[in-house]
Amino acid sequence: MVGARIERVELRRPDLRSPFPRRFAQRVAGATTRAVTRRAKYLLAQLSSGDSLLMHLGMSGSFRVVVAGAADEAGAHDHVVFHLASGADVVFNDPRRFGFMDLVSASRLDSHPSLRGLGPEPLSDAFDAATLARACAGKRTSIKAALLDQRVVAGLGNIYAVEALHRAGISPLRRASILAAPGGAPRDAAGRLVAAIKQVLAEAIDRQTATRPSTERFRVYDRERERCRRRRCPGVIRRRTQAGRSTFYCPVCQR
DNA sequence: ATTGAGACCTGTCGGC
DNA sequence: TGCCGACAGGTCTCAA
Repeated sequence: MVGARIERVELRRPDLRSPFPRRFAQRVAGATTRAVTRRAKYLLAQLSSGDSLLMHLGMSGSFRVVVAGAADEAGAHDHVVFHLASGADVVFNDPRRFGFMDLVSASRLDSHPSLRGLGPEPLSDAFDAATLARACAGKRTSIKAALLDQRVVAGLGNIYAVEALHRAGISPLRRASILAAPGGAPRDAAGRLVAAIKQVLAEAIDRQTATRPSTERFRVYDRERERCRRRRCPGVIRRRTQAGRSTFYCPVCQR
């Protein structure tokens, strides 16, 4: 989309997770996309009009690019179509409609409700052990719940939170505040957790470009009652609910 | 203020 | 074979 002019926007329904903003299609039409970036799980398309298109894929959202007028253009759950001047159509599809789009003027981006208060990007240098420890200080909730809190670190979802905790050898049931306790066990938990988060995310991103079978993707997620994949660990993966989401962990090697 | 539970939505899956 | 309920995810809203 970068450099492309958006000639027309087709809204095939009035809302996703929430209604589209007023005159959404009209405000986007005619603009050229200057850049496409990301913040947390949000996509941002900077438009020549001065507005930014703020988008979230929710659970099931996806974009695909098709030749204008192609036979498969209007499928089920195709909710938004960006018709580009180049002759390509960019189609947003989202069966569960947990996705979201908004239009925000550049000056108000930082204060937008969805972006304001977001924690550091996990893959940036700004996300380090000290930062994580500080964010967890005094929290009485579990480490797992803290990792899902986008104010602590932006962009971790349930699966990668669970995977990162396993790699770091930290039980998801522990209180978040132990990460802040200098002498608190386990030793340097914050440092190990930060490293594990970066590793898990980097590998996940790599895997998308390296097309390979989706087997053995996860070490704990969705593996209840299966053997722990850590070397020589005799543990069996358990499942329980935390903050309304499924947590998977090894009771032997995660402490 | 912090925390947790419930709602939203629909494709998929297990059980009957 | 077909139906039905449970479940998954991310984020927001509401209540404790």
